Amino acid sequence: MRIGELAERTRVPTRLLRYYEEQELLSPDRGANGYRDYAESLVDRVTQIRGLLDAGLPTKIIRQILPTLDNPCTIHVTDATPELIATLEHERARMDSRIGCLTRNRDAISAYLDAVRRGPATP
Amino acid sequence: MRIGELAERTRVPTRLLRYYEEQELLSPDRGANGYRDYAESLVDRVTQIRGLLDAGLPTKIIRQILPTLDNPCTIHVTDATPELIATLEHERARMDSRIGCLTRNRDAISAYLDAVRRGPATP
DNA sequence: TCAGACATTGACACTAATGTGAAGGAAAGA
DNA sequence: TCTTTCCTTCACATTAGTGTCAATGTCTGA
Repeated sequence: MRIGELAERTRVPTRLLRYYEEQELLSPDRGANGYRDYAESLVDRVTQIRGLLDAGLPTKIIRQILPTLDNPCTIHVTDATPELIATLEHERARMDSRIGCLTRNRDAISAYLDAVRRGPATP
Repeated sequence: MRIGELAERTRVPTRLLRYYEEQELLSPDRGANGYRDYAESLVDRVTQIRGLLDAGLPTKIIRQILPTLDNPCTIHVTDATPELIATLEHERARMDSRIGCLTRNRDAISAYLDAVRRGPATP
């Protein structure tokens, strides 16, 4: 599909899709006319990128971990350098702490909302 | 304590502590000489701010939710406007989706690392 | 077939947010 | 006094994301 359709389906502006390509998060094919040609699977890919960016991961890290998220069991196992493995372990640890922090604070917000809803009069 | 000690204990540069004050995430007292005077509790507060920023929350949101994270059951229940409650519910939902996204991708990285460690020769 | 509407391209510049560096001066402490 | 710490302020770096422009490609309906 072309960029307009992908933008519509992912609700990500075309401008941003080109930006992600510039950041090497996407590598669509090109038609004879030079237009980008996105595979069907890139709809999910874009959603995944958005989620990771929203979660606070920088593009540089996303670029590194994206290939591992496709097919963990098959293709990409072979080209795993020790550096990549170290990076992934490091990032996994960071994601763990992120998850922990977010969970703690979300729970605190939930507790606050519960307390408010129960009413200030209840001790 | 003064800014230098807080910086040392939290490992957050003094420059950044002043920046957080500018962003209204911290409000230290001031001594007669104009020096910032940080309460003991702000050590944890700074750690919490760092965690939330690392998790991708912007300062504007952190500023809003910080007061609710202190003592959900006591003090701040009274001054909860409907707008604040709506904001908190919205942010909690966003944090939920962040947690979900991070968890999914972390698990995918884990699966990849497991597969690599088991060795490419195992089908 | 051709004209007009619309999509796509690359390119440059720009904003907003987070984070830093450094200059110049005042206060603290040895 | 002399060094360290702290003050304010200005400027800059980086990252994610936008605006916009002119040129070109595509599509549709007369």
